[in-house]
Amino acid sequence: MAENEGLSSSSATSRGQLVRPTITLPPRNSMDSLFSGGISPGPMTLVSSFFSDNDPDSECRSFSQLLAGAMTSPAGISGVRPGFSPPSTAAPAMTPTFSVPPGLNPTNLFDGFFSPGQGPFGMSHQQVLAQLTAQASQPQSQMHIQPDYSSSSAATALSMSPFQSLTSNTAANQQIPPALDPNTIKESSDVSLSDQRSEPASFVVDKPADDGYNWRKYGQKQVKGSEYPRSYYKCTQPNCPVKKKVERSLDGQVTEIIYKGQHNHQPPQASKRSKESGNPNGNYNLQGTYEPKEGEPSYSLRMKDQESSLANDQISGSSDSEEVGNAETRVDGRDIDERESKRRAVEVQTSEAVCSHRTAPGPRIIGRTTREFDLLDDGYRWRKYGQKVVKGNPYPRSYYKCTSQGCNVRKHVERAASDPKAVITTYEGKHNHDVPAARNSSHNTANNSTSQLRPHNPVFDKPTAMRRSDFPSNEQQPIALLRFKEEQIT
DNA sequence: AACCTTTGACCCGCT
DNA sequence: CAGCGGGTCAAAGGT
Repeated sequence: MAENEGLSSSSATSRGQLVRPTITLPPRNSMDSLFSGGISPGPMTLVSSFFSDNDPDSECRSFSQLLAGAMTSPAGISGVRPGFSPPSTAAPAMTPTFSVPPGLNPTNLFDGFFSPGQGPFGMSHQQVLAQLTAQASQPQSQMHIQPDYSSSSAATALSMSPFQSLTSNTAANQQIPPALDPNTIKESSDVSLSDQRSEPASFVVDKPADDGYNWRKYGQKQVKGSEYPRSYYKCTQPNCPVKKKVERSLDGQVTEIIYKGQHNHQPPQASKRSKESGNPNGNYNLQGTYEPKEGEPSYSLRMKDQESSLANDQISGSSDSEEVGNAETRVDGRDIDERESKRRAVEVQTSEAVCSHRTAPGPRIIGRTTREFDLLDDGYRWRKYGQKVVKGNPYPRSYYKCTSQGCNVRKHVERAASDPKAVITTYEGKHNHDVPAARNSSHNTANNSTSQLRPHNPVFDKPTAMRRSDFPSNEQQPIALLRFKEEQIT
């Protein structure tokens, strides 16, 4: 049946073409708020730049708070999509149902972010991905509430669809700054984030579909290999092929959302808002409606508790190379499998932070980047302590420890089986020291994205960013895993 | 009445 | 070819 062709991981591949994420970023002036010091902003810089120190109230924030920040932060919102109604014209349908920070509906956020319907809004999923990536990282340290964003407020964020809130103020044809190589970004949409609070990231949602579109649930299955039931939704718009799968834990936490297809209509709520607002920029797209693309990639977002051994292993920080390897094999192996099967998978892993360095605070980072260049030179000094060949990947994965005394940061470097030039680096832990001076000046290049992930990014590494009197040192906190998955179209 | 969710059954691709 | 498992259908019930 044709309808079945939609969601299977393999069905999206029929065009022999790898869909590359394209990220459109605000012009330089808009990016200035993100990038300081003239550093060529790579994607990690993009992320880490959000960890700025402007907010005196910045604390170790939870991932939910982080998301809340993404919702409310105009800085993060800055210019990705034009034509959005101002916050005051927000969608009335947005009903925050989350138990975490007031005003945040992560599911909405992510639904909005990843709804394939965003296509006609002039913002690709990849762009949204990049935005979310950046957004998500920001509240890690603080939220930027720009004063000129007068309508910006928690209430505003509440009433705005996440997509709106994250993409308003966008110029239509803004281009990526030269230093922000799209080819880099496309390979590096992974960001590692730390969750600094003691509570697990909890996204209890009433509806996973409040992303501006209307959805009808048409099925639910208990998927083998997952403890979470999977729900199937269809867009209720007639003839709209878009579907989404939502996995959630038994307690209602959304663990993964996968969109499939592309809306061939405007979001009902958005259209309504647009008309009501009378905003000349209220067009939700640049071309009006659009033709759904065959083989539209699907995107998923995953927020996973740290039942995974990887999380435990990483957090324990006590695993030897073999243990790490095993853990990584289990989790990364899955990822690798997905990359192999879908060729395009990026992850953002966030963890509850382990605050072991209050005086030199930095987030615990468990992240991953993929680059077509060497990542080893990220400013820190590493000692290789292990290497392992993973099944399905002809290239060995290497394990490195930071050579700084007392620093337990590790990184795992592997080459993607599908693309030997693509390096996947997974960071674990956070540095308790600054970048070795000798190398500090040489890694601020656009090509060195790893440094951008580094907790001690000059922008990021601010005492206020992580200071928190009740900073937990709970190593058993869940890890939230965000996965943005783009399937290959082959 | 319309629309939604629930849920067991069914379809179908894969192994 | 059979079993498995993901995805969908569709009836029943709820709002």
